[in-house]
Amino acid sequence: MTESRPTVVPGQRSTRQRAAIGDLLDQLDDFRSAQDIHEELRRRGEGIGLTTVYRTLQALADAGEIDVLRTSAGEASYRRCSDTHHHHLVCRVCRRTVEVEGPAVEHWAEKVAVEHGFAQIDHTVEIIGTCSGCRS
Amino acid sequence: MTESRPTVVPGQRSTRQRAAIGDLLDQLDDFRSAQDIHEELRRRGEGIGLTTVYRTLQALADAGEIDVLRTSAGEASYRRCSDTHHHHLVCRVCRRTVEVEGPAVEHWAEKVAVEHGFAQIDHTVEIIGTCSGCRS
DNA sequence: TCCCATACTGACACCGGGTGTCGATAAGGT
DNA sequence: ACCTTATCGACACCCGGTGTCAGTATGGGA
Ligand SMILES: [Mn+2]
Ligand SMILES: [Mn+2]
Ligand SMILES: [Zn+2]
Ligand SMILES: [Zn+2]
Repeated sequence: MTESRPTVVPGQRSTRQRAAIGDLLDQLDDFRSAQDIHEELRRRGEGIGLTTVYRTLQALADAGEIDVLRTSAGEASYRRCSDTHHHHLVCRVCRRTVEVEGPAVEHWAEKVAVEHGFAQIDHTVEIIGTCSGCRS
Repeated sequence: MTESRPTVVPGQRSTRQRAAIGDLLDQLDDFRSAQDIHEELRRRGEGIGLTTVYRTLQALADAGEIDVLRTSAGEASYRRCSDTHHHHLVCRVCRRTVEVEGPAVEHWAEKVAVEHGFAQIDHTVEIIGTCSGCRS
């Protein structure tokens, strides 16, 4: 179902821009918007267009290589995560992110949906709070 | 914590436009965007501006009178729900919505967050699938 | 019933995240 | 090297939503 990280799709070319985005995502640990990432790359001297960043992040998300989260303002943010199914615990102040698992939740969602006659069930679960460091 | 439905806030005036939106929300049973609601009101002959619909829905949401859901496209959609804490099971085709409860999920979210040192914990849980009627 | 301060309305300009276009560029197979 | 074509990125554009502000209407008081 899930494919390993360095997937090489035929017809896909490896460019300097994509490498730069991939490298940056490896270094970051929290969710960042396309503009954040573009800004950071420019700061580091990478010549790259905002459109390219938008498109590349979206492609990575479509390929399942990175996770997408919508901020309350509706802005998309991205993060390189582990391959296994999980959810996120995010600090509303510093955006520190922890991957969490919850088999009980998975089962509950499935059960509730089936009981109501639903199929092809999907779900979103996100926990937001203020981390210990941000409460000083 | 939660206040009952017909809250009268001092300084708040009851207008024809707000009444129309409130009435429509009572009749609808699924999540609708501001533009959906505006369109439906115009179809019914209500003279009302789109800006007013946007603002009123947002105010109702802020007051906790209606629930907000963000579509995958980032668009906000609204629905009048029950007063108790619940989550939603939504059909991705017809948008049919079922309110569901899950005490186990509430506890799990709280526990996981506390274990990682988080406070002021909030969470979002939504289940999406295809309802029986939409599988014919 | 009339008055009036002011909450509300809504047309319009504007904002900002994101997408379509398309000529220029550069992978990478041969 | 050469050539096909995926990719880039400046730019125009889309669209949901917000700020502005002159005009309107509510509702508490006289
Ligand atoms: Mn899950
Ligand atoms: Mn809950
Ligand atoms: Zn924090
Ligand atoms: Zn359905």
